[in-house]
Amino acid sequence: MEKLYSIQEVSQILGMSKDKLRYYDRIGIVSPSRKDNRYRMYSRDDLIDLMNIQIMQYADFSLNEIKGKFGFRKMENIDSSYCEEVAAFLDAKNAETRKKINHLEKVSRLLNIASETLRDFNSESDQRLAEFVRELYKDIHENEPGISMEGCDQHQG
Amino acid sequence: MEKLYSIQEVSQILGMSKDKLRYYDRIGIVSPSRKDNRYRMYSRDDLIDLMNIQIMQYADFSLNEIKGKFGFRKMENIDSSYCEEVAAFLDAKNAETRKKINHLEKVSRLLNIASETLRDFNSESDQRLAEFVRELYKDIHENEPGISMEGCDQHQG
DNA sequence: AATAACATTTGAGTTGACTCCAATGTCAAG
DNA sequence: CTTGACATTGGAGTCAACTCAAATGTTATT
Repeated sequence: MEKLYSIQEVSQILGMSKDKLRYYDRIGIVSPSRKDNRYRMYSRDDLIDLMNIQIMQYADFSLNEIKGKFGFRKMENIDSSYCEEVAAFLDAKNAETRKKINHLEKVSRLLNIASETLRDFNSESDQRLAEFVRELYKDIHENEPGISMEGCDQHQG
Repeated sequence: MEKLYSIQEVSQILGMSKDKLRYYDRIGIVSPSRKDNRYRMYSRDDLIDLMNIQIMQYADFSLNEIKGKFGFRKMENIDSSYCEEVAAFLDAKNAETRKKINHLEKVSRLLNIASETLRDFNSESDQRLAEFVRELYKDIHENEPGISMEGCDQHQG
């Protein structure tokens, strides 16, 4: 007979607010069983689900994705085609993640150049900045067609 | 006498919705002058402001940050101490950005290991995953004190 | 003068993941 | 039997950055 946890205990153990736990119950993401008095009681498996959810959120999955793609704990029937499906999903997420990293790397370079230019103004760094900004601008509008810049490429400030 | 642009023109040139432009006006971030009929007319400088805003948004600045920290175009009086202030702000943002990149790099590794483990299960990759997850878990709770795991470190799924 | 294609304003709705509140129920200790 | 610390629910509020809708005004063309 395994130990069951009150909402307060779970909150302390996992560092999630009680409201958050109730919210997860409400939206059906982790719904613990109840005592006679309707108090929630979390099983060890519920805790594990919650920890997995924390990890998935760390990995930028939305609650909807988590809810949709991952039936935790029903892993007795691990179908290898289902495994492949989930793996493909993870790969897609990873591709997305690499894109974000790429984006942020550019941002970091931009901030570097900009602060350098501000600190020690000279035409070389200014030009570097301007060019980089132009490149970013292309990036920003990469999938929008029919945008003409008509001589607006001077920058300032 | 410089050319002025209607809201529709600006929308097309810069690829921003008219509603967005009106919204920016509303919150006082770019407020163009008006014709007699109250129609907005954007100057070339307004366009440049808007482009700068696009760049700053690309760089993950909020509209509040943009509004607060950057008085565009009033750069005649570039105070070197103000420059330093802004540069420091950019540096702080950059530090934040590097942190995010760091985070995402971990996420990417996690996704890699997880999908690999799913595709070709073996105790080696499984263990690698478990260890990595444990490490992440530390990461997640790095600044929350007093959380005990009491034997919940087994993972599943 | 009618119509279409613009423009304006105010105010409300959207999204996700919570967070907060008020009213109420349960339970152990003194 | 009252007090305090728990628990429950439903529903509303929060945040940012828009987005949409409705009612209305303006301009150009037929």
